Amino acid sequence: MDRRPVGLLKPEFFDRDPRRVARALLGKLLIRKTPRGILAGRVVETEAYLGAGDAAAHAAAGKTARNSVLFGPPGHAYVYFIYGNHFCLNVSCLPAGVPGCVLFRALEPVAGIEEMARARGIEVRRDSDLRKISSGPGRMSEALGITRERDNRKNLVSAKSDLQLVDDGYRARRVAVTPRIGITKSAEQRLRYFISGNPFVSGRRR
DNA sequence: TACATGATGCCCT
DNA sequence: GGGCATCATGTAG
Repeated sequence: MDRRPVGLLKPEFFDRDPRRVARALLGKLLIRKTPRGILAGRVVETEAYLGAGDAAAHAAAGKTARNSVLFGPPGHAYVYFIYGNHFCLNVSCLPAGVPGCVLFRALEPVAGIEEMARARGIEVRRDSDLRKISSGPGRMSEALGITRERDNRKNLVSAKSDLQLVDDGYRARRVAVTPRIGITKSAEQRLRYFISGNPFVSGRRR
């Protein structure tokens, strides 16, 4: 049976191993509701971060004030500031008490493209490179106006939330799995997932 | 209180 | 392909 549920993801979607969630999130929509309209992007690249045993994960050293969201219930936003410049968006996985998350690395712009480009300081022209809007964790956060103050701890599967994860029926076809980007610890593990061939995946094109 | 460090992106060659 | 801006966080002292 090929069910194609359309609508907000359920909390249970995130109540499992981050590797499965990272794979399953490919093709879903990340939506920001704003007074001026809806911003939306299709998830094309993710990374899984586990708990103890994954030295690259913020949760590896145990619970702190900063990473406490990772130890909370599934489906909530973990936003952190990195390199003095950028915000990164993650979603918590697994039941409360068990840490784990998925990092959103890149989106394919779907709706509100001009608005997102404006947030990125990009002018939309015929020759514009739209990949600069949301190809990369810092870029997509800026495009959607994601900040720690505004979005950390937010429930991403609540009808009342202005930041939501939605299934519109799209199914990712080919998925590639590679080591994660930009980390030094546990760098050998293949925990990065992306839609093969999608031009909005971060990094240089092949 | 100080300091090293990092799930990055931009700009310049 | 490489330098660098820039700062929250955690840990050491």
